[in-house]
Parts: sequence; structure tokens; C-alpha cells
Amino acid sequence: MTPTIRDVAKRLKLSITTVSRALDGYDDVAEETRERVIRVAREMGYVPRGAARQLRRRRSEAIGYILPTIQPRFSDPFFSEFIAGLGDEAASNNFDLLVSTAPPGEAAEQLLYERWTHSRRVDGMALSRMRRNDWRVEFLSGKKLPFVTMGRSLNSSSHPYIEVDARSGFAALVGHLVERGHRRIAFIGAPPDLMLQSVRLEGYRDGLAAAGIPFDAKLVVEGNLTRQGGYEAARRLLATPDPPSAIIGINDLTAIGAMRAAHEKGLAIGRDLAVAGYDGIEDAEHSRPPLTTLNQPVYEIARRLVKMLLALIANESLAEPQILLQPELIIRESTSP
Amino acid sequence: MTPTIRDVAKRLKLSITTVSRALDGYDDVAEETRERVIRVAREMGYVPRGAARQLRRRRSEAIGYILPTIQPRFSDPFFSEFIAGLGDEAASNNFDLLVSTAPPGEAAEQLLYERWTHSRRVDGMALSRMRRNDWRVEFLSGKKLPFVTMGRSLNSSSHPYIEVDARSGFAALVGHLVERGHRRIAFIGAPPDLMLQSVRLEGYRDGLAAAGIPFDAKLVVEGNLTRQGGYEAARRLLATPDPPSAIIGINDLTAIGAMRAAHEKGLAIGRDLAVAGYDGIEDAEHSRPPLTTLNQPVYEIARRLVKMLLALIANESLAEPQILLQPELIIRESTSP
DNA sequence: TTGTAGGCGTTATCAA
DNA sequence: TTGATAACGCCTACAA
Repeated sequence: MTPTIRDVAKRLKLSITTVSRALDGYDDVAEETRERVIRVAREMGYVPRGAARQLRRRRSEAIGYILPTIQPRFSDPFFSEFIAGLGDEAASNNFDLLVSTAPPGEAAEQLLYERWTHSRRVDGMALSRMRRNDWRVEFLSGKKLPFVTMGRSLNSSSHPYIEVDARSGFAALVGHLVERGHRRIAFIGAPPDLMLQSVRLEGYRDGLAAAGIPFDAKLVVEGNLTRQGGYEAARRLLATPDPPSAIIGINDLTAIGAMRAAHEKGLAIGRDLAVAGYDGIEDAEHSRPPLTTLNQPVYEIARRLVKMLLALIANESLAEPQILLQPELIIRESTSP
Repeated sequence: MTPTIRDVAKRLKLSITTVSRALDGYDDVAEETRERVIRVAREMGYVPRGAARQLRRRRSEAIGYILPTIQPRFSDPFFSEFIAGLGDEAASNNFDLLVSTAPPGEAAEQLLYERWTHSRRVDGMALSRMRRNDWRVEFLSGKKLPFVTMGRSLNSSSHPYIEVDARSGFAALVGHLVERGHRRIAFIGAPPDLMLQSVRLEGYRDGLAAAGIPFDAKLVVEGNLTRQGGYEAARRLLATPDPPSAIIGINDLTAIGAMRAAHEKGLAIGRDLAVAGYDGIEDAEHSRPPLTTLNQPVYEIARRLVKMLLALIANESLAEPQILLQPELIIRESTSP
């Protein structure tokens, strides 16, 4: 059995109060006592029981994150990096990270949010992949549970978030393609309820407008943010009588799938067909050809989000509650042979 | 403020005992009472406070997993899938998944394991990427904390695990390459303290032996399980005076990096140089050319591991505590143009 | 500077 | 079938 604070106190012939205060660094403990306490506690391998401390302190020292798992396969490197960032920053503040999974928008998801909030298992939450009208925003606001988001939603109010200016990014990307002589530029998007779809599509339209190219709805198709989805969408695009000369994927996975479709069709990517993505995942660098993309620093964003969340939990005010970052356009061979 | 069991009891004019027992499904509660309790509890949005319940029950209903984060970038799809599997199975049993991050083998890692065990924040742990001599096995055994592992280590004793027979897999892979006429087959491995390195290298040697090809140490180089590592290692291999005609990567990321190096060198992959990997990640399917690989069902393995772990926690005995699965050889163009 | 005691919200024991 | 009561282990006002 692991020792409790009582055991430590007994061994030291001190009260549990003194032990508790010595370990928590209060200054009304004799320096010599403190040293003894700390030494013995370490010797005995004492660590406060989490549940007891949470109950008493009325906080869990944990933050939550729910992965939007979708069938059949979940292997988006975005989330590895995001979780690594959340985990690292949480760990270095002695916070735990609670992770669960739920398909977005289904009942199971809502149940999970309710359970975590009501049971107070987490002190705050991080959200990503926001939806246009995201019930989670109102839900968490209503529950007064601190939360931060990566990206906004239409109903975002005053909660802290970090957003990457994908709209400008996509406009710039279109600009790059236009510069390379493209006029028929396709866009493989995501389901319309996702905020990123609205934003990135807007950017795409901005870019076309800036170049004086009329918007053509036939060049916009829906994907699902996976390689497979990009592959299938690109096949459809390339099978049309008047196929595009460039394809923008809403994320890198989509673009990578599109490259595969193009290759199967015998097109030389970069020369016969330009392809570009968004995210800057490592795959993009090692794909063939290397993929032009808009890079966003996911790991760093996750860490900053946790910093913001912890400040929120500690009731500190944030110097900069809403942050807008610019993605970085990385031009590689897929658009520039 | 979220209601406590007291509030519910008061509203119902019942004792908290009865409320507790009604909600927990004991059978010594009048059916009518139970229904009333459940209805009112739901109406009031009552959910037991996690900390209180954990304290009293002396279990946390959570399992833990620590990600082996390595610099500078952490984007291995293996872990997305693994975490999704852990999370899905945990969630469907009303367990939470605690995730943290630590560089393998460093002090921070040990601290984390100690904190989680002593503070009883988790009822059990899942381990992956075992090391040859893995201190975690003895540590957790000593603490009597239930745990399961993906793969074995040399000091694995009687704990439950699921292992994929990578040794046979790599032997079969070598056999496939030999059949295609290759004799100089290189192996890009991982750091030697990792169990997977021992096992897969053994399989590679088995395969050579079976084909009567002498082992050549110059054809075995060390990578780090990333694309970048595979890229660099392959560059070294291909720069030698007598380069290999086939390269096996210890995992798919390594192989993908190797393909890039080969391509940069002007080699036609599949024809001038065969490349193969291990894992069966989605990238392998969409790479160019599609990558021959040994597929292991990571998501399913993670789910089964959690099932085993939960049984262990519940003190049930496992029908099959140690499971050996066969990987599936998927032959694609990278070895078979 | 140290100790006493009460309570955080549950569940479990025992009695009614 | 229901209720009073005692823990679970910790933190913290307050007293000494």
C-alpha cells in the first residue's frame, strides 16, 4: 500500500497539518522541519492521493481533449502533433491530460462533455476542428467551464482562441498558382458544417477574385480530410471533360490523395497538374513530389493553447486572449517543377 | 453549481443512501423509488463528483498511456491510431484515458510513472514501444499496478500482452525480395535498445539465412523510426560503392524517407531499387509508388489491449493473456513494379 | 511554529 | 426497503 500523509506524519511524529504545509511550501514551517519532512516523504515514496486532493481542492488539475474519431481509420498526423503539444505543456505544469474519443456531432459526444463537466473530472477543455455553429461553445460557456479553441466558430464569443489565418493563406496560395499560369484551379474541401471549410473556401474565392478569375462551382468538390477522400475527389475532378490544371486540397492529406489520383492518371505532378495542400505535416515534405503547402505550427499552437487555458483556470487575465497567426507558404515541386 | 447527491436526496425527500443505491443499480431499492430517483437525478443534471467517488471507491476508472515524444516533431500515425483505439475502448467502458508525454528513458518519464502510480490517478496502464530491458515492467509489477503491453521486452514476465510476430514477418519480407531476385538487401533499423529493433533485425537475418545469403553488417544501418531518419540513412546506403538493390525500413516512415532518398538519386523505385516497410499505415498506401509493407492492425490491437487491461483491473482472469498475431504482407509497387 | 478538527461528496456498513 | 453514520485522504481555518 502506498503511504498516506498520515503515515508520513506518524513516522515524523508531527501532525498531518505540518506535513501538508511543509510539502506545499508554506512559509510558516521551520526550515529544519521542512527539510526533514521532505526527506522522509521522498524516502517513503509519498505522493498525495489524487482523488483526495481533488476533492478537497475542488479542482482536478487535469484538462480534457476529445478526439474527433471518424471511421474507419484514424491516422491524421495533425492530431499526433496536437496531442503531443497539449501533453507536453500540461505535463510541464503538473497537469494531466484526459483524452477521449467521439464521432463529432453524435450523442456520444455530448454525453462525454456532460460527464466530464458535471463530474468535474477536468478543470478546462481544449477544442479543435470547430464547426460553423458549434454547440460546444455555448455548452461550455453555460457550464462556466474554461475552454480554449484552435480556430473560431461562427458562434464564438469571448473565449480565448488561436486562429491561423487560413483565409489569407488560401488566397495567397491561389495567387501563387495564378502566377504559375493556372486559371482552372480546383478546390477539394471538407463537409460544409466545418468552420475550416467555410474559411478556406472563402480564401480560395478571394484568391480567384483577386486574379479576376470567375468562380466555377464545378471546380469545387467535397472531400473528408483524408487521403482516401482526396484520392476519390481528385479522380472525379480529373474525369471531367474540362479538368483543372491545379488542385488545392483543403489539407495535406487530401492533397496527397489527389497526387495519387493524378499519378495513376499518368499526369506529371508539377508539370501537367499542380497540387497544393495545407497544414505542413511532415508527410508533405517527403511525398513525391514534395508538396507545396501552407504550414501552421500545430505543436506550438497546442502548447500556447494550454498555457492560455491554465491561466484561465487560475483566473488570471490573458494579455492576448485571441491570437491570429499567419500560415507560411512553402513552395515545393508539386506546384513548381 | 452542479448538484450533489445531497441535493437530489433532499429534493426527493430520501436519504442519500437510497439515492446512491438506486443510481448504482442495487436491487434492494423499490422499483418505483428507483424510477423516481433516476428521473429526478437526470432532471437535475446530477453526475457523481469524480473525485469523491474515486476516493471512496479507491479506484479512478481511468487508464494511463504515456507517449514517447521525441524531438523535434512528433507525427507518427501509429500513435494516432493507437490512441484512438485506447480511447474508443476505454470510453465505451466509461473509463477515462489519461495521456501524458515523456521522452523515453529520461528522468521525467520515471517521475511520471511514479506520480501516476502513487497518486492512484490510474487503475492501470498501457505500454507500447517496449525496450529490450524495460524498467517499466519491473516497476509496475513491483507496484502491483495492472498493465498490458504491445509487444514484449526481454524482461517481460507474466503480464498480458499482444505481440505481432514481426520476426516471421520480416523473414517473409526478405523471402519476397529474394524471390524478386534481390541479393543485396539493406536494413534500416532503430536504436538498439528498442525491442522492435532486436526482433525485426532477427527476422531480417532469418530471411537471409533461409535464402543462403550471408549477413553483411555494412547493409545494416541505424535510423530513428522517422521519415527524416530513413531519408538520411538511405542516402548513406546509396552513396556506398556497392549499394543495395533493396532496402527494408524497420517501419513505414523509415521506408518512405528511403524512397525519397532513392528518388532524389534518380533511381526508379520498384525497378532500380526495391523498398519495403512495416506497419501498414495509411501513408504507405498513398505513397508513390505505393509501399510494400507488413500490416498490423494497430487500432484493433489497442482495443483488445484495453479489454484485457480492464479485465485485469476487475480481477478477472484472462482466457488468453498473451496473444501473438501474424502481420499481413501487402505487396505493392515499391517492390513489384 | 505546530496541532486540532471539520468537511470536500461519495459509497459501504450496519441498524431500523 | 430505507436511513444514520463512518470512512476514503487531504487541505485549511482556527486555536494553542
